[in-house]
Amino acid sequence: MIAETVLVNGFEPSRFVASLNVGLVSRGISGVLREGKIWSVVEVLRSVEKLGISALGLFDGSAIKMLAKECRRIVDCGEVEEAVELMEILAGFRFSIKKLVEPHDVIKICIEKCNPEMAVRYACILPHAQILFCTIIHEFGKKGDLRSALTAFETSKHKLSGPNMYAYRMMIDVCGLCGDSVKSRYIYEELLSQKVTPNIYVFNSLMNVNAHDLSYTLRAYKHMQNLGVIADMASFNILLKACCLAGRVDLAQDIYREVQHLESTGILKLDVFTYSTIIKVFADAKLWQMALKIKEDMLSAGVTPNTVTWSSLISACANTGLVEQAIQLFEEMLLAGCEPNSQCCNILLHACVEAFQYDRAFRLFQCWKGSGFQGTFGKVDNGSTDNILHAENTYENCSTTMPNCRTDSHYSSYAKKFSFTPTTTTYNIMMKACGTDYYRAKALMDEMKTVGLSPNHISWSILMDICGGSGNAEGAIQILKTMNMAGIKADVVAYTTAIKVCVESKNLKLAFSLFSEMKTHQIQPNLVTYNTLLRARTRYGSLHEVQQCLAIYQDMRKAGYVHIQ
DNA sequence: TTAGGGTTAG
Repeated sequence: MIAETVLVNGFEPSRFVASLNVGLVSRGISGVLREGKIWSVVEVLRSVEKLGISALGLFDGSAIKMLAKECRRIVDCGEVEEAVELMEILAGFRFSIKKLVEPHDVIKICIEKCNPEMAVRYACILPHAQILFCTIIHEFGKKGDLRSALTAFETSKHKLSGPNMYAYRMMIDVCGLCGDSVKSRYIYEELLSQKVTPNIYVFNSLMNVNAHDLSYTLRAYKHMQNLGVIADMASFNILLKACCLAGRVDLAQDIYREVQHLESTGILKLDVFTYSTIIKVFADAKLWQMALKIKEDMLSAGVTPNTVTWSSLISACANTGLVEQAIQLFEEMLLAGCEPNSQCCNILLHACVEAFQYDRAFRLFQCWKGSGFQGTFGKVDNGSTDNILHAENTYENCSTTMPNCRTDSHYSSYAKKFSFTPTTTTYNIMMKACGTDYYRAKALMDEMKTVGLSPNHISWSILMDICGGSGNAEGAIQILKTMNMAGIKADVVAYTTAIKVCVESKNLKLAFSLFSEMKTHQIQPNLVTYNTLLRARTRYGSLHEVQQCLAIYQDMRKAGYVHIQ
């Protein structure tokens, strides 16, 4: 028991070596570990290594288990610096770190504790450190912590011999994720200043993150061509996205023709992203027929539309107010065996709401939820008989649960079930479908909570609008306060809605007070806010009100807006 | 490793 005594009561290398017996020492180490004295063990290991004895050789199976348990305990305590330091030392003793603790757990804790330096230091003792650097940068980005992501990026650069394209690309993506596209440009320029030619992934990420700025994206694309980096399908798809965001149908068409040409020469193969994006270009421009033409193009090219493609096609019709066509496309999607998701269902529901077909929206919603709906079809608000999805094309989930929903055996093979999970957006759309029925909208908001969803600032704005629209201005203002109390910060739309309600109820005093309140909360009014306030100017009675109106005009011009009415 | 679809105010 000499080793145990040595380890517990103090350490003298000469006595230790003289009595060295691996079995005994291992038991001794276990004993010390049991007491949680891991740093004493480290001290012993350092000393024996100095004597030319392998530290690893002193551990038997049970001692290793003890060591792993103690490491785990330190990691669980969240003491990242201690954990990383210990792992570095143990790795130096050639212990398999991966077997002691799950590497991702340590990195996870470093990320939770916002310690990018420690995360990178830890990654360095593991194999595939470069891939882990990217994971660390990405994880910080997902948290919206751009600062830590950048620190991890900078720290990782020192550990690498040359610029790593994976890390650069990831850092650019994270800038986009955190809403700082300008920063992504600096990252890219840093590569250029090192006379490094970025690869296609770096260029694609840069263009994607800056897609909202068409001229920048096009400049990046030109530069990429000048450097001889060959554009791939993703590059073109991103260019199409940039055109879509800028509303540049003409340019998008040029690109579409160009890629079609490249496809005919066998250089590229247009994919489902290409077709879906160009469909969205036309959908946004209300060119639904052009969108449908693209569907034909893709089918003849042998590319199968997916949920996103169908969604874009449906919104092409929805944006033009063509509810019937939208529903027909939805039906066609089901026929093609493509299962709609919540987003796709929301587009259709929204199409109904935009066309004031509230009843139809509710019928679809109830049917998809699979609760007590008496049929998918029936009369819409205007009183005419209307097939939502023609009676024989009904879904099985409706027909099986609802006796009045007829199923035609001819169609039952394709009318398969699809699961429908309403989201907050779904409920928001349905709240809009309540028109001016405040209590119905309020009930939907309560239902939202019971199904585990949280109303967002949009839900509250809609509720406020409905309340005001039903003639209850005071109630609407109360909702603005309630949303703040519920922890949802009122944004420019919420305030503008409240101001609108005040203006409509001729309470100009309150409208002006809300306007100054939003400014004290650092919420910048926009053109809609100004116009809403100024819309009331014909009602200004007192000199004070006219003065306030003039002040609003000045304020608006200072903010760079021009009043158009 | 990259790219696409949904909701609020005048």
